[in-house]
Amino acid sequence: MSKQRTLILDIVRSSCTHMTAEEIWLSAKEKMPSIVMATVYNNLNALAATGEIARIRVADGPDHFDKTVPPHFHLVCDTCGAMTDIYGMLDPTEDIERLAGVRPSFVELNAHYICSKCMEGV
Amino acid sequence: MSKQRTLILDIVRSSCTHMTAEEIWLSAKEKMPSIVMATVYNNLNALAATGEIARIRVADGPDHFDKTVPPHFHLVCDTCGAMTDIYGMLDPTEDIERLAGVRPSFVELNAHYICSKCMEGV
DNA sequence: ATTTGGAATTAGAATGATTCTAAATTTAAG
DNA sequence: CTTAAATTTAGAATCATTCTAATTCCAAAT
Repeated sequence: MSKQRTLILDIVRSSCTHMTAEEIWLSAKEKMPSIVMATVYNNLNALAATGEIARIRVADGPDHFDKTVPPHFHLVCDTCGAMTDIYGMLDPTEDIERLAGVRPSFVELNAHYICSKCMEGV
Repeated sequence: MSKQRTLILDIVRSSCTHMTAEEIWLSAKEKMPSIVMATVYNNLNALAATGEIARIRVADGPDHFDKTVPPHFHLVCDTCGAMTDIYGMLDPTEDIERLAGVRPSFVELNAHYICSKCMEGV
């Protein structure tokens, strides 16, 4: 495991937010100024492929990366793009399997809103 | 309402699939060869803003446009990108409002899978 | 019928997120 | 230590979409 991959995994693991590749890159550059965006993407892809981290795709915005792997759902602010977890939602996979006759490999569920920070700051 | 907008609305309305902007453009060019991609986007945006058509955003793929406006959810093939409707799903908006304490402006729910066509055609 | 102002269209450049390519460097194995 | 395989780097390329600026269209008012 390269120094770069270790650093990137560490950044995702120690973050309490859902960071974008760019945020991860900016953070990585503090420790390793020569690191390049493509390396961040390579490693995020590799880590997501092995299940060490989770990729959260949002329509109309960059992917976010999360240390919490078990599937859960998100609130996305349409103004600043910030994501927060929704706890306690039932997994709709079963419902979908029953209604549509196919078992999805994963379910993307993002609830869009404007967060209180953006609401105030008009 | 311009000829272009009329044509684009007509294409979306008469399609039985969920077309992408590019598919709509290709179809529009058959009737109006000079039409340009930006015009398609302008008009799709305008029609979606007034609610005459619905925009379906999918993470990691182009937007699709749909004549059916009331919110419903989709199955997305991760190989070819084709979308189909899921009928009968309960709207999770209320659940989310209760669990997260905010009312989302809309909920994006896409169930990802590999469609039978792509499954066979290996 | 002509002028005029605003809306829509066009062409193409620009953007943002991500992937790709090819060359150089690092890491791990033998 | 040598070599092969994996990873990194730099930067070009890609895709979906938006933006800009110039032009054209259309409808209402002369």
